[in-house]
Amino acid sequence: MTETTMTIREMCDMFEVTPRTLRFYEAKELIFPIREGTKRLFTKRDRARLKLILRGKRFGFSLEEIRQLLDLYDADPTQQVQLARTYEVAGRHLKEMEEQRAELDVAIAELKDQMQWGAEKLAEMGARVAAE
Amino acid sequence: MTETTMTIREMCDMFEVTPRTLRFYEAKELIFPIREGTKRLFTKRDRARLKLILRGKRFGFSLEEIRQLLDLYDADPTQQVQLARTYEVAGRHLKEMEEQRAELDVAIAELKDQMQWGAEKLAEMGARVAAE
DNA sequence: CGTTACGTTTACGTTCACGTAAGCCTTGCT
DNA sequence: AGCAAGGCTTACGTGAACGTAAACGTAACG
Repeated sequence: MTETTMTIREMCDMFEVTPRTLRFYEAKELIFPIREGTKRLFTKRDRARLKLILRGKRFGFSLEEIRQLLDLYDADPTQQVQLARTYEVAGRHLKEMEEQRAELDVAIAELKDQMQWGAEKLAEMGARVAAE
Repeated sequence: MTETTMTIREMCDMFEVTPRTLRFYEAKELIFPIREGTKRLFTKRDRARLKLILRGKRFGFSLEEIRQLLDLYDADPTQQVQLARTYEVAGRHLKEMEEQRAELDVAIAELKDQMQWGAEKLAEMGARVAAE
């Protein structure tokens, strides 16, 4: 298996974060880079997790909430009890995200409405709007 | 017109926030309660804005970003230049929100996938999952 | 062999979004 | 008149999520 690891700088460039951020996430046990001597090497798993972390942040989740979600994506499938708990947590998160989606739809519709109204006002005043 | 104003406590009960939060939002010029003597009275406009503020927060926007968005919802329709600028800002926000929705759809799909996988693992182990 | 580039730890600083406590005013009972 | 409830200002405190500076290690390059 191509254990294609990356240095901290490569990670930073790829995800547009600072080294501090990656070290901070490691300290918070969100990612687990391996050590070559003293230096960190980030694995494919770390990249997958980081992607989910950044996504979660955009949705307004805290790092602690994200940590719980992350556990779902590589839960030990042999630990029945732990898996069941994780499954339940995931269910709550799913519900939350679906609610957020519904709310987002409303917000988008309202914003479009507002913009439509604005466009009309501007038209009345004889302005040209890039109406694409 | 029924200028149906509310006290700070009524607002807090209605929106599940603390007085501190409302005063803080006023200081940040997100809402503009009128004063009866020294006390704040919150208008319908304040309620509409607060609703949008809380929604924005759930989407991960900062209060400063939200403030810009809010201006859109009661822009002065006689100020053409200002309206045009606001319209443009709104366009960017709309794009951002649509991107967020797309991302959210992906996240939801992935999470469902993960849960499906988890459910199967649990089934293999002979556990019963509330499959509602 | 010096120095430049890249990485590390440790630790204090900062911004955002409020929480919390102290002290003061009015308003409405009783 | 007394006083409790509710609101106000001022100001310091707090947790999350990093930023930033200092001091050090080491690996490669000219």
